[in-house]
Amino acid sequence: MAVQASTTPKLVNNFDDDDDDGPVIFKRTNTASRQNQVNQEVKKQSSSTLNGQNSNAQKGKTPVPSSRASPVKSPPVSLKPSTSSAKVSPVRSPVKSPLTSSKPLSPLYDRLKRSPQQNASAAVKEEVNIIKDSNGLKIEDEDSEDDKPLSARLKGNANNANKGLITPKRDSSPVSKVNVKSPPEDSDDEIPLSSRFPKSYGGTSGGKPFDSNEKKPLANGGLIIKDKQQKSSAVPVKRPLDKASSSALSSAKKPKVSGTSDVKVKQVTVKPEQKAGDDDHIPIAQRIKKSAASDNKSSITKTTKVTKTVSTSSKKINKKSKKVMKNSQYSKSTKMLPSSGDGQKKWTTLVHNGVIFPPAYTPHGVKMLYKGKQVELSPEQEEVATMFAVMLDTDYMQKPKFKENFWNDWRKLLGRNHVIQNLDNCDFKPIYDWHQEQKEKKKQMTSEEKKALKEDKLKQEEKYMWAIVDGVKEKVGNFRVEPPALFRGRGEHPKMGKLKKRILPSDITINIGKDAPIPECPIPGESWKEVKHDNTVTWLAFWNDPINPKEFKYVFLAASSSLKGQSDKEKYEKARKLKDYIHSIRAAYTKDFTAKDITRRQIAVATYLIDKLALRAGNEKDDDEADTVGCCTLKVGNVECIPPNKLKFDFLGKDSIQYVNTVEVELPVYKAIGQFQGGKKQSHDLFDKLDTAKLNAHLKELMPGLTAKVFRTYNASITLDEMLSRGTKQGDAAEKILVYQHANKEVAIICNHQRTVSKTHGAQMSRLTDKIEELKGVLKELRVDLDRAKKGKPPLKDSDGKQKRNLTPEAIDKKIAQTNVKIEKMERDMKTKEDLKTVALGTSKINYLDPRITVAWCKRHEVPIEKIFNKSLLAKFAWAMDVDPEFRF
DNA sequence: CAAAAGACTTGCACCGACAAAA
DNA sequence: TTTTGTCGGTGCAAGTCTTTTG
Repeated sequence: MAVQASTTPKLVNNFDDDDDDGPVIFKRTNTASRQNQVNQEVKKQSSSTLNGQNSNAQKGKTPVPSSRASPVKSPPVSLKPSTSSAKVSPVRSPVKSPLTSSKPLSPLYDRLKRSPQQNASAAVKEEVNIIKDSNGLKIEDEDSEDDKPLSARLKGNANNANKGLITPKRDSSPVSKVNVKSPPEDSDDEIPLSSRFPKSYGGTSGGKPFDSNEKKPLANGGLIIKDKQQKSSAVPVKRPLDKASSSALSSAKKPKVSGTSDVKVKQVTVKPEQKAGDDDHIPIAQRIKKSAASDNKSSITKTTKVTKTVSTSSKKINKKSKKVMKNSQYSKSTKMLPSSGDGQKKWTTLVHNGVIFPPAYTPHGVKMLYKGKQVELSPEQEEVATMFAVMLDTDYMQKPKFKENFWNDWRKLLGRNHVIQNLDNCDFKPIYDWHQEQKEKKKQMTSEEKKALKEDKLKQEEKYMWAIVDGVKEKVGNFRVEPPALFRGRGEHPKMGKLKKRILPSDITINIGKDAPIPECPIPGESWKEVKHDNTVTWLAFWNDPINPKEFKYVFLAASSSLKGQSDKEKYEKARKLKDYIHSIRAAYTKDFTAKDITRRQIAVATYLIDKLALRAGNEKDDDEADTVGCCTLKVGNVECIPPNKLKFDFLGKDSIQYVNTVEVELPVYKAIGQFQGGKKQSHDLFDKLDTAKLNAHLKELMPGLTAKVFRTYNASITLDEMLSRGTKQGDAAEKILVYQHANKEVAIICNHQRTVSKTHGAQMSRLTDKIEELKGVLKELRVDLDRAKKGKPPLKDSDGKQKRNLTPEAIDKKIAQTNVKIEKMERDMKTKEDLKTVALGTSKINYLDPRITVAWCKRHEVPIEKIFNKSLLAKFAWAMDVDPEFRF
């Protein structure tokens, strides 16, 4: 529950404005981008795109509403408006900032189309909680958090500004336009990177999109549908996060100092005033943009909050009860409770059933060929041969490294004297064909058979799916041990193709509560490697990665668990805290762009890049890993200086995803990069005096608990918050959802979240093009008919030679208008589809956007949260559902 | 202090179920 | 009905960052 919801909806009003901005643009062009990926064969497809029209509603499930509102609330309260209004700020212009670059032009962008899909879904889990036990001490509420921050946050104001971060993107276009402006200022710091966004929406709205299909009159009727349902169902009970932690958060160990201090500090220093005047000082960076700021809302708005709480308490019930368990724990727990500080204790009681292993290999007996002749293989040899055969239609087959690694490992199983002496003379086709057949058979099964199979599997796995943590039943994440396979590294991984051997119970270490029964080993005659009772960690089990024996594979609770939810919340709280420090941090690094000490200068420039471009920290990597880089590991050759002050980045980042982006930077940065490159080879480290440890150590001096990745979270969330508050206009839910999607897209672009273009993308596009052409033909015909009708002549025959109905010029006019609208909409849809073909929206939604921003926005604008968050996201973000509608990041 | 260990988050592809379109 | 396209969920690789070791 939590949800409760009620939130009052308020009216919207807001903003209106926006506008402006013009130019900005983001776009990515990527094209080339990912190179490396392997793709696989053809089978899959996927594509995606946004829009789905129809959205939701359908889907089978019923939606649950979650938070949102209950009917009751509805009346908009006026309060809010104030807020909104404030923000709006008229001014703004896009901003760009000096730094920012902007991206190229591509104005095209289009607005996204309609709604997303997401559907309703709803119910989140239900699960249950049941469980018993005591111990729990848990505190309830989660809300706590809000507390503090609020005050703080609000004040801020949001605002404006933007700094411009640059949008990354890849673009090809080198230049970008930037507009620099420098302006006025205010500060803005907080602004997100992109802040700017094109107005597209505006347009859209007006235009209106919708229609497309059927029309549903406004999507939800103007009134939101409230969701009918109860929301409650949704979230289970879970234990509340401990508040303690939240507040404390972060800093693990050393509590004291930092902790406290932080808080205070921030308040003092930062925020408030800064905004106002300070800006100036602000580094250049910030300066930029926007102007104005505006917003404010704060005070007023705030008041509202209250309400929500409720839910939790009720839910809670729980605990106590049940059975088994150990009493002992109780005691313990109790003690701990107080803990707040407990530092690292993650749980008091932990019960689970261990992990489930993949079935033993069953030989199929299909003979592969060697030099055209059938070869006899032992089951072990056949198993590995099959792993390879199954991948015959993937791009890995084009990689010599993959084959070489496979051959080396397989040969060990074959033995030196085996008939098979080399891979080139092997023909795995028979096994491949057999496998395809199996797949086909499976596909052909009737739905009853499939269902039975599924139920069977569920029955076998059920016991492993849940764990009881401090008396609360929680879902386990990955309780299935990874089956043996050939390692599929991404990019040019040196170990691709190696055999990932089967994991046995004797490879697994179990972590469980002291008083909980030790899970029985599922494989007779074997036993766990070790059983630990470490409550300072959250893993339930782990084994060493067969490819990299020094690394581990852990079994954790699912994302919907409170343990994960709690740390997720702490992550966002830390990012929000950065908001209070960002101003001075930017001022500090700007000042250091010209520091005499080279290490200091490198730290400044690296921090700048991490902040502006949302680059990852970039830890050092071993030679036996794919050659990818992050900020600290950028090579001289990854950055090209383009006079007078642009930098072109081109490197392979995480997962070997290419990052290409040309941005305009401040002159001191441009010069510093040139210096760092001086006298080095292309393959040398750009930041030779730096590594992530040094960088993070420095960041921690600026703000307790600050590390490089916090900037990504911060910039992503602040961008969403800003774009939503500036871009949401009055209108129906579908239009608002477009605004959300547009913001989501900008964040994905900033973070460089990509996906491969679906195999059928080209076909889909040409199909759309054909349709548009067809409509254009209709249009032409209508125009002719219109002309004739005006002259009193009957329409021409249609393509089939049949006489068309005689219509009045007015009727034809109307038809023409309708057709035009249809064409425009299709063109918009197409553009959106093209635009998003390489953009992955999910990653940022799952990992970077504070869900409270989304939930609060949904409450404020009466958009059902289910339209934005699917069932698993609702479960994962249960902790954020009762946020105050006025919450601002 | 640097390297190794260890713990946890992030990220893309695949896959299957379910719809929508043909 | 068949095909095409979405979408949620899973799988597991690949990062980040912290803690421990030597």
